Amino acid sequence: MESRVERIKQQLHSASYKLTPQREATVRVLLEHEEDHLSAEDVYLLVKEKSPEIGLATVYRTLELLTELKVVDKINFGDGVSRYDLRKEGAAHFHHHLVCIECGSVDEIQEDLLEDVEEIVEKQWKFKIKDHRLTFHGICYRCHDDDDQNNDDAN
Amino acid sequence: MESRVERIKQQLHSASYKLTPQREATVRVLLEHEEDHLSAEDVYLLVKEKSPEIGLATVYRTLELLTELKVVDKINFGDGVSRYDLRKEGAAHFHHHLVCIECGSVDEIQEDLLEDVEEIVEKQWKFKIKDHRLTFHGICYRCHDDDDQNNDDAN
DNA sequence: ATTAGTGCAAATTGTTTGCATGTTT
DNA sequence: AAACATGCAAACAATTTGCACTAAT
Repeated sequence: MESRVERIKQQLHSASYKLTPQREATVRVLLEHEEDHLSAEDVYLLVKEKSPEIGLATVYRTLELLTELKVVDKINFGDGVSRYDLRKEGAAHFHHHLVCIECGSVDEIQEDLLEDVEEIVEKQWKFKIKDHRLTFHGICYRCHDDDDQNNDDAN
Repeated sequence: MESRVERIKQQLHSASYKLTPQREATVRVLLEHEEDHLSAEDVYLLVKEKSPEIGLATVYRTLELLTELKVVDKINFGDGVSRYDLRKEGAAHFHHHLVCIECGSVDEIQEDLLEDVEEIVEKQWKFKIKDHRLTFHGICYRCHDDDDQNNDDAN
């Protein structure tokens, strides 16, 4: 974990930015919530717990910076807010998402399932792919089981 | 085209909504710009050309309604605005998009390239897929050709 | 008459910006 | 002191809402 911070620090430096205390606090929150899909506001509140002086604008600026450096990906699931998702280290491509329309959960698929599809797209549409976004909307395994077994809170 | 309007009218009726003149004007604009990815504001301005009395709020409400009825899909390419994309009639799944990071163009792929991927996701993640969003970011064939042949405006 | 739908303006929300202040070299 | 970074408040932009009015059954 420390090394993760260290490596992000390198990335910032090589783009001639500094890892200020505020930026570090923000990065740490992102690392501690790697599984989540936090909005800027979410990040702000979490950072504030440990570093109460931080301003929302700084969080926005930091997230923008990290997006630019491809440390995080800015995503949008259709509710009004942008969410920020830490890239797995060394991940060639952005992971996929499963959004449950029942419970709102968002799970991640790390495996790259698009290799074949991308080959087709590159060839047939002559499109040089740099990145992708793939999100499935549906019913997650948790809600699915609920449907079958117990209908406790069905209404 | 007329029949398209007619069928959307049916859909509205069966959900007990009416096809008011404002709604019809909005639907017609969407039909006339099927290839585009219009924002609410875009739609508003286009509708206004023919029906100057219409209000922006009505356009928003109509687009929301059409989204709910799955006549259109609300999409978001990461710039700050929602865009509205008419579903192809009878399309089982939402089409895919190619967003060019050079020229900003957005092309559509109507073919469903995800059948195999979806089978894997449904089986391995026990996730019942209802819909998907797939967008590739990269260089479109137009900008690609530019790179190879003439570097007129390369800087 | 009742209900659904509209237009306008005001309100709300997420995000960005200007600027005076603080920090680091 | 120069350059960069921060916090705050104000500005902004997209979208939503309240409400008086209209249209249609």
